[in-house]
Amino acid sequence: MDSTVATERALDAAERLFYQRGVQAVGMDDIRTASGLSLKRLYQLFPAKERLVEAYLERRDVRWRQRLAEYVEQVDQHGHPERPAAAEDRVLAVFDWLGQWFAEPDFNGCAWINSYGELGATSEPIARQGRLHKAAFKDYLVELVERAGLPSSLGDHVFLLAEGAMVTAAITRSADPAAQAAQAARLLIAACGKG
Amino acid sequence: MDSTVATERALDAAERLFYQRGVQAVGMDDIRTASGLSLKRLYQLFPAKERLVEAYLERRDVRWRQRLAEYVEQVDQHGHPERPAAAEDRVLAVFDWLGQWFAEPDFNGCAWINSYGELGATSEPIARQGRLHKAAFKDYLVELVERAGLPSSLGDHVFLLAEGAMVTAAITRSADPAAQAAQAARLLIAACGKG
DNA sequence: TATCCAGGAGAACGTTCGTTCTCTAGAGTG
DNA sequence: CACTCTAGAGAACGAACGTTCTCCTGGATA
Repeated sequence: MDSTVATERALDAAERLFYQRGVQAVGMDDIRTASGLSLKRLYQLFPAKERLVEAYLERRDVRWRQRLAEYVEQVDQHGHPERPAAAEDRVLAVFDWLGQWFAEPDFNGCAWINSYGELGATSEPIARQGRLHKAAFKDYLVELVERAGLPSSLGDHVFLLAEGAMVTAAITRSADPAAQAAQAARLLIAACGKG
Repeated sequence: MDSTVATERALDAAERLFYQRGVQAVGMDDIRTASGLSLKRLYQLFPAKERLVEAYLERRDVRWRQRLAEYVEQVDQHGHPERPAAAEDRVLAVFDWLGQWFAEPDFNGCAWINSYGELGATSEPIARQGRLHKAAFKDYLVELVERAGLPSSLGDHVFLLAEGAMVTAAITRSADPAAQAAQAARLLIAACGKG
């Protein structure tokens, strides 16, 4: 089997299991069973479990932010062509997307927040993945906000709302926080216009 | 040694170690060393590690919310007696308190969010502690908001900002999110007045 | 003083788990 | 066909850890 497809299968299994059960609750044997790869192959591709966790978070980061960006860009087309205020709608679309994500049956919170809570104090590489992902997500939000002609401090606020919504959706097992955060964001955007 | 003081020592050690390093990174042997209690005594008081974790979260919940409430109530005295709008200041005081907490040298994020990320998928009792704590914290915020004559939906928003600030302060190792969340809360409060 | 027993120190047990090793089969190559 | 190399299956190893057990000390009691 090709090395790249083996890597993909390993990461598929890792993502499914790590995200669902947590990193420490999943053994390399579980990864082997779920991926269909031998332990030998797994350790060829990832010399230690920690590397596999890192790679899982890294690939998920790319995909997660890509899916979000794709959804947000759809707003430009689907949206309201008669109204030119779509730049603000792009910011709000982030919360729509979060709400859909929270409602997925296998939603289990934010992978990076969870991993950070589990291993951030122990593993610097994993803590780093969390920092990188959150920084990238925040940069993206700030970009959306600034493109709408709104002050970049609003980017900080929207980011905090999104993070709070993720954590709360996970702990309460509800998608409501996305709508609540969206409402708060709407108020903050409106306040910018009036301020 | 009295049983109640032994319990307290066990919980002191548990809180220090679990909060700092994470639950799974701390063994019962570490708790024994840090507490000075024998394993026999520890298992008399807490028949399993999970019970100790539960008790740690439970005691921390009481103390955490008590300290917050005490700080918030100080605002009434210290605050601005000439201005009757102190009810809103109580809401904002929450973020001052969070900022001080974030700046503590041993701050390591929210104990319940961390524990939930680590064990929420595995241990229902621990997931429950997270839900209970967050519900109590949110109820408290809603109470503050309503006592200020503000709409209870603002309580949801303030809660999400606080949660987002906690997570972000932990991952970025910075106290800034508290001030950012406070600013957002101020804007939201002002928007209520103007709306 | 003899007896009893709670409690301490820490060894021991059984399991889990990350990682490595062994053995074997099969595919490619002269 | 012989030879070699890769890779799979899974046993094995060593460490960590939750939990229990053993042994012993020291104080309380009759």
